[in-house]
Amino acid sequence: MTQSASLTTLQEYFGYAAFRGAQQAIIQRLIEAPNRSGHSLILMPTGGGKSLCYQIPALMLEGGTLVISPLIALMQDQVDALRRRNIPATFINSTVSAEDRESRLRGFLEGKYKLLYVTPERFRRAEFAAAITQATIALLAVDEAHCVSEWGHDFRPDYSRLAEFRAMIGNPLTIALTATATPEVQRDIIEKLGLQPDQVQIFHQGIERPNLRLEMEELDRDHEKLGAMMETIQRFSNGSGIIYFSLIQTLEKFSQMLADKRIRHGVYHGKMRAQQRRAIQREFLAGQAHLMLATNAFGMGIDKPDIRFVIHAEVPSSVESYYQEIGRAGRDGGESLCLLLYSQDDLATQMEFVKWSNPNAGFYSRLYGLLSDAEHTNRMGMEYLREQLNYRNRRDFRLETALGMLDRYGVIEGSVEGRDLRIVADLADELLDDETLSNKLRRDNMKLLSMVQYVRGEGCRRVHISDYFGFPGATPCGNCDRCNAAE
DNA sequence: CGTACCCGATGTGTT
Repeated sequence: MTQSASLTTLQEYFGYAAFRGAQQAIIQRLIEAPNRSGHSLILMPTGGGKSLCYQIPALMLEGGTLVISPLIALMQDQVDALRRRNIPATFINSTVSAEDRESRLRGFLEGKYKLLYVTPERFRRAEFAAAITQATIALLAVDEAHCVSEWGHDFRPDYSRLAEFRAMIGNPLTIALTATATPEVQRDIIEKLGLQPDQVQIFHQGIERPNLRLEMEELDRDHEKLGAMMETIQRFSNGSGIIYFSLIQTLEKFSQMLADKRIRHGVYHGKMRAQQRRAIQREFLAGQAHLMLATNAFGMGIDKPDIRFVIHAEVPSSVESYYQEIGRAGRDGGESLCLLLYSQDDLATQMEFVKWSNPNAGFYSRLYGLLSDAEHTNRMGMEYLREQLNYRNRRDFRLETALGMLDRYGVIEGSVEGRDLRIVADLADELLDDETLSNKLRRDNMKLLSMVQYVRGEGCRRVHISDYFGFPGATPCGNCDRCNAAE
C-alpha cells in the first residue's frame, strides 16, 4: 500500500514513472520507520537521485523536514527546484531579511512549508533555536554529509555540534546523504550526528564511474605541466574542463601563462567576490566558458553534464578530495579524462600543510597565555608572537591556524593586525585535548598517505580507489594508465 | 594551504 503511495507522490510531484536504484527501499524505510529510529546513511554518486530520498518522505510524513545544507548556493538551488514542482519549501540564511526569517520560521511551525533548509550555524541564533524546538520535526536530512567529518574538526565547528542540535529538536528520524565517504568517515558521520550505529542502515551504491579514464604523469617543472595542460585542452577542444590547484598563487601563475598562450579560461577561488564567483560559475554551466581554473572552492553543486576532462595541477590532500573533484567529469556518461600531474615537491608541500594545520595542545595553551596580556600583544604584533612561540620558519602557518581556531571557537575577538585582539572566553576544551588533536593529525596524515599510495602504487587506479572506499576486490578497470601499461 | 557561515553597518545604484 505505502509503496504505491510513494510512487504516486513521485509521479505527482516529480513526473518520473519509476524509482531508480535503492531510492524506493530508502524511502520505504523512512516512512515506515518506528518513530525516532530507523536512520539511514546514503552513499550515492551525484546524479544518482539522492535528494528524492528525503524529499518524497518529506511530502508524505506528518510534520516538517529540516534539511542541513552546507552552502547558501545549494539551498537556493534546491528550494528553487522544489518550488518549480509546487512543493512548499524554503530556507533561512544570511541572505534573508530579519522579517522574512521570522515569517518563514513561523510558516514552518504552522506546517505551511514541508521542507526548511538551514546551515548548522543557524542553530547558534537564539531566535532560531527557541522557535525550532517548538516545531514537530518528522525528519532531519543532512545533505553533503561528508562535510560533518571534513569540516567539523577545524573549519566549521558547528558541524561537530549536530548531535547537540539534533537533541534540541527531539532526536528525530535522521537521514544523512553523501557521494563519498570511506568507512572511517561513515563512522564519524554517525557518531557526530549522535546516532546509535545499530539503528543506522547504510545504503551503499558503490563508486563506479567506468567512463572516467584515470591517468597520472610525473612532471616537476611548470613548463612541463603547462605542456600537458595545453595538450589536453587541444585534444578536447570541443569539450569543457576544469584544472584544479591547491594554492591560489599557483592558480594565478598558470592563469597568466595560459592567457599568454591565448587560452581563454575562467578563474574561481574563495578569495574572489561572491558576485563575481556567481557570474563565472553561471557562464561555465551555461557553456560560455569552456575551461575553468579553480581551487576546491569550485565543486559542490557543479552539475554540468559534458565536462570532458579534470586536470589536477597539484596533488590533492586525500583520495576523498581527488575522487570528489574528478567526479565532476563525465556526468553524461561520455568518456572523460582525469589527469593527475604529480611532483615530489607538491607532495612535500601537502605534508607541510598537514603539520601547519594541526597545532598541538601545548601550542594552544602557550598562545593563550601570551594573548592573556592582550594589551602587550596588540602593541608588539605578530612577529612578537612568532618569536615567543619559538619558531622562525616564515612559511610555518601554525600561528595563523591557531588564531583562526580561537576565533571560530569564540575564544578571541578582533585581531593582532587590527591591534584590537581580546580574550572573551576560556580556552575551548577541544583545543586542550591532546588526544583529539593528535587523532586529527594522524587522520590527516593517513589521508595524505592514501594519496601517496595512489601515486606510487603499481596496480589499477580504480582498484585502489575502490579499496579505499571500502570495496575490496574490484576487478581492474582496463581503462587507466596502469591497466593499459600492463597489457 | 584551501574549503563558509553569521550579521548589522555602510555604501552603491535603482526607481
